[in-house]
Amino acid sequence: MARRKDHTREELKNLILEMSWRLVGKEGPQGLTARRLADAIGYAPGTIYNVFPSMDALYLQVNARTLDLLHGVLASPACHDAKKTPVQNMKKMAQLYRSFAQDMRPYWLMLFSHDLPETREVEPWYQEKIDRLFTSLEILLAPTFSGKQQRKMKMAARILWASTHGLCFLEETGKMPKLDGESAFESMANYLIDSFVIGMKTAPVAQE
Amino acid sequence: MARRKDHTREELKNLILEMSWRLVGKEGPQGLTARRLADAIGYAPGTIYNVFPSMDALYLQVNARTLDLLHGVLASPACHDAKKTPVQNMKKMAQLYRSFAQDMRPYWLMLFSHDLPETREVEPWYQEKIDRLFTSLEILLAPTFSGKQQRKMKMAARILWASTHGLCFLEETGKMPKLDGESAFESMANYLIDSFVIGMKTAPVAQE
DNA sequence: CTTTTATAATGAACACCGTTCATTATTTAT
DNA sequence: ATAAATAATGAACGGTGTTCATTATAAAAG
Repeated sequence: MARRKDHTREELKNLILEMSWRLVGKEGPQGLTARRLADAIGYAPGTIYNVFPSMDALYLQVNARTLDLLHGVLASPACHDAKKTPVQNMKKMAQLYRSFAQDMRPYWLMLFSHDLPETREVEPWYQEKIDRLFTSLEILLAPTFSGKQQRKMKMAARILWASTHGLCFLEETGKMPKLDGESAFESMANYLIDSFVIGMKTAPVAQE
Repeated sequence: MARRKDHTREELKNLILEMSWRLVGKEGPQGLTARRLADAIGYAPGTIYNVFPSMDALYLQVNARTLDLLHGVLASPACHDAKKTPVQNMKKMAQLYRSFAQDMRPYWLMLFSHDLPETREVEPWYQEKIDRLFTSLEILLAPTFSGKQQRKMKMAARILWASTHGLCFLEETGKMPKLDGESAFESMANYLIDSFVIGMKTAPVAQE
């Protein structure tokens, strides 16, 4: 059987990616295996390797899609409201990130599952998708810093991003001690942003 | 063959754990498999299951050991120097965390690899080991807050912890855009701590 | 000093996994 | 109608965690 042409190469690629997405959503990253995937699309396992070089490459494509969705959320007007203060927008952005993590849990967790080939270098196109996310935050911080403080602004953006992610990640994976009965992400994120923004202008930054 | 008594049950348990530790250190979490482990200690794979209920349980024990080591570092006098300011000690603690992450990379990464049975609840004894880490930071923050601000202090500790971890994690896993050529963890951690400490007293905190 | 009982250790077997590649079936070109 | 090209296959390889009837040994009983 060859060139069944049920699907063109491109169609097949999309089909595989779409089914991968569904499998991860339903059963988590563990649910995405070559055999299950082949079964679900009505092809043999080997066929997948005619389209993707490895399952890892496919995982990466799923992650890429997740990053695109996340970027869509963080670049949305919901947290770039000109009528609101930068701090308000930042708080909103933190909430959006947290909501994304909860709503898209298996996809979001997959972004940080690091059992992959270990130390492999991230490819530029993938790094670009990551960098975009930080840009969304830099846009909110830019007005607060002068032109000569670009480096400081970029550092602030990285710090706020990493901090928000840290809060979200530790909480979502049960690695944060409970404070009261409930999750306190929102109040902690708000406290973080308020505090950091107050201090970030007067605090010094080490020279490059 | 039974009751070879080469080792008592306890000895065998220690032997397995010790060898697991070495395997993870040498080849990462992937290197710790039932067969390799059995081979390394001179027993059959089935024997491991007479001592540990599953490989996951063993992974958890390795993580427990890592957490103990980390606690030893963060509770050390190096970052609890009475002659230094709380901020200085906090900065030192952040550096110690980062050094730990680098020096014990495979163990440290394993703490956050979340391919485990997914949503399994963390057992209390394990949660306790996590909570201890936060306590080390609370000790540094305590003098800065009044008795009535205990909740606020605990929130500040969780925020600073999560933020530092976030910085470290994103950087170590290549998910942080490069700022200059080099890693900027130290200067970012310092900037974070300086800024947050400046603002954390005046910034409001949502009521419970 | 047997003989029985209890049990520690085994390792083949099961159902999975990612991946390879010679083979096959089908389409396209001659 | 034949030949060349190629899409799809699926058995096979070497791995994984886990189970459990079997076996070999140590302890207890006779």
